[in-house]
Formats: sequence, structure tokens, C-alpha cells
Amino acid sequence: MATQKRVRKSPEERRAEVYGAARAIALESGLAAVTQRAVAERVGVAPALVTHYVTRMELLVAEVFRDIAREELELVRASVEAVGDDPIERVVALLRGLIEDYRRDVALIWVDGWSLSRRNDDLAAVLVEEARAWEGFAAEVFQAGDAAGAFHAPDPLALARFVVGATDGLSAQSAVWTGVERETVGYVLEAVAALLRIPAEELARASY
Amino acid sequence: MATQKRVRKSPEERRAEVYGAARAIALESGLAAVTQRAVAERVGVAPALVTHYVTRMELLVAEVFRDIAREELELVRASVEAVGDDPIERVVALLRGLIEDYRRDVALIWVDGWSLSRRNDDLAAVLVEEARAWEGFAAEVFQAGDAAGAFHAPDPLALARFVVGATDGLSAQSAVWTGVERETVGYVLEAVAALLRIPAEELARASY
DNA sequence: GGTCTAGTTGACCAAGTGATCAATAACTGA
DNA sequence: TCAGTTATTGATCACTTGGTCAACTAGACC
Repeated sequence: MATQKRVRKSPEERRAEVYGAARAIALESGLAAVTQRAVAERVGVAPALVTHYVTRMELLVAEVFRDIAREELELVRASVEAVGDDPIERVVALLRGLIEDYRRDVALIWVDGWSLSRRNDDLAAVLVEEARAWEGFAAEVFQAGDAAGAFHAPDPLALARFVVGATDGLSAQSAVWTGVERETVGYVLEAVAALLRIPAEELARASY
Repeated sequence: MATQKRVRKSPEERRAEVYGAARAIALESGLAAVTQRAVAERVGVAPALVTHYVTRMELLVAEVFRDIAREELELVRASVEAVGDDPIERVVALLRGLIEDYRRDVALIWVDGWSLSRRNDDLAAVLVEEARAWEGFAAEVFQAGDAAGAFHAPDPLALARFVVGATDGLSAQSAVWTGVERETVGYVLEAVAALLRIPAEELARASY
């Protein structure tokens, strides 16, 4: 509308603006909504400027996804580290991070990612990378507990894959529906306790 | 290319062709690939004919999804009925249907569905409907077993939601990666056995 | 204050989407 | 055989997408 006076910023600053807008759009409306024009409008700039900084939109989408996913992982990693060295408490923190704290928008971003990665090779590569990072972290938590003799996890990576895959599904589910997160955590704790060959109360006790 | 002689078919037959093409495209390349022109080309017909039979493309996509999902559910339902009345064997059949038999393409269709439903209201409605149907069926299986005293399932619907949500995630996971389906079934059986308060061997025994 | 670098823009293009509609022609039935 | 019904089509529209490029100008620097 307004023929606003054109402002000239440093490449770094502008790049950050473009990137931040793309990220915000992704979280609000999904990865598919991250278009050249949508980003440009949000920044308040001509569409051409977006491509000037971005080279390829597909790459921008992939990059946005990567950072959102990675940030989420680091958040969970931090909360696991925060609880200290007790293997069981670390598992509980991990599971809470996977379910309870899982933000609705982030869960939907993952779903978008899997769907879009069929047509976006850059995104597909990033997606696999980030999924492996999640698995790797979960595997570490399980492996450490097994080594310490706190529970039974002879194949930490396989267990991690299982737990991450299952909780991803649950997160997506509760992202679309609502009000079922509470009981979900209980089921997850109980199921994982069984897989770890420890009484369910052990996880439940550590969980408040 | 070829100016092939135009053929004239009955509306019912043509409608079925259009619908079948849409379905095939969805299974091969995802729901997002179900476009007017893609369907037309597959049928070997002018794009205009597709809209002539379809009214709105969004509705076609939603309808295709509904039928794919429903058929999958009926398949699993049939395999559960086929094992007879034993509650435990029925649970095993259900879980196998949710994981092992879950076809890669169908799992991806679900992911596509969740992602696309943000922009396709018809699809969103169908998706919720089909998800509820899955939950409802799983809840029946759990409820019957609980009533028969075969296992412990005081809240069958909540448990069903949990199991369906978790297995959806695992299906999507193994649809994208490969070679992990085998061990996944084992984990699922073990985890569900714990939730049902029965020894893991009970499910494992029924599973071969 | 003038100059010049380079950030920014408008005007495009090509490709793809769904959808409409008058015109065409294939088959049916008399 | 020959109309008449109607399935089918080509042409075309409106809109969205990513992307290019010469031209413009804001702001730093001398």
C-alpha cells in the first residue's frame, strides 16, 4: 500500500530479517507458507530482495526447518543436563521433552517437513540429519543408564528410534487435537519403564 | 502429443477412471501430486474433463484420502476378526496391522494428510473422521479384552489413542527410513503388554 | 556537497495451479 | 441414415509460485 521510503540496511541485518521472517511464518503457518512473497511482505520489502539474499527458496525452507528442529533438541538436551547425573531422572526429562514440552507448532513443522521432503531434496537431507541427531541424543541417555546399571537397554539406538518415532506420532496427534497430552505422558512413562525393565513407579516417582 | 480419437464413455465409468487415477497418483506420489492436470494426463483426457466430474479438486483429494484410510482400516479389521475371539490374539493382530502391515505409501499419505489439512478444510474434516474411526476400532479391541478379563484396560479409548498415535509415528518413521520394522514390532508388543498388565510373553507367544 | 558503491526495486518471465465455457463430435436411438 | 443428446475439448482466465535483471537511490565516504 504505502510507498514507504526505501531503507537501506547492511547485508547481515537484512539477511537476519529475511531469515527471521521465514522462521516466524513457518512456526505460524507451516513450512509450505514460507514463500518468497510472504517473507518479503513480512519484512516489508520487495519480493526480489528475498531472492537476492536467499539464492533458492528451497534452501531457505530447509535451513529454517533445521534451526527450529535443532533449537528444540538443544532445549531438551539442556533440560536433561539440568537434572543431573541420575539416569532415571534423565530419562524422565527426555520423555517430558519429547511429549509434554513439545510445542504444537514445532510438531506440525515436523509433519510438514516429512511431507514436503518428497519434493524438496535439501529439506529431505536436513530432515534425516535432524532426526538422527534426536535419535543419537536419546540413545546416549539410554546407553549411559544401561552402562550405569540403572536399567536395561542393551540396544540403546534401537530403543531410541522406537521412543522418538512413537513420541513424534503422539506429538503430531496432540498438535492436531487437544487436551490429551496429560494422560499421554503417563502412558509413555509406563511403556518405557517396561522396556527398561524397571518398575513404572521408578519413572513416575522421578516425574514430579 | 497424439491427437488421439476422442472416446466417449458413460459418466459412471469416466468418474471411476478419474477417481482411480487420483487414487493411484496419491499412493505413488503423495496427496499433493493429485492435481487436475496430473489426473487428466493419467486418464488420457483433457484437464477440463476432470473438473467436469469433480466439482472441486480439494474434495477429490479429501475423498481419495478417506478411501485409502478406510480401506486400510477395513483390512486390519478383517485380519483382527480372522483370528477369532481370543482377546490377546486380537490385540496382536491389531498391532501387527498398525505397524508391520502398514504400507509405506499409506503411511506417507497420512503424513501428507496432516500437513495438507492446514489448507484443505475438506481434507481436515475427513482426516479427523478417519483418525477417530481408527481409535474407535482399537478401543473396541481393548475394551472387549478388558471386559473378558484377559488384560487390564480401564480406559480403552485413551489407550487406543495412545497406541494409534504412537504407531502412526513409527509407521511414518519406517516409511521414510527402512529396515527397522522388524525390531519395532517387538518393542510395540512389549510396551503394550506392560500397559495391559500382562507378561510380554503372552503377546509374543501369540505373534507367530 | 558531490560521488560512487551496492542495497533495493519494479517490471518482467516461465511454469504451475484450479476453474469456466462455448464449441465440437461421439454415440444413441428413431 | 441421420438427427439429437451430451460427453468431451480447446481456449482462456485469474492466480500463485520462484526467479531474473536493468534501473533506481540511500547512505557512506571523500
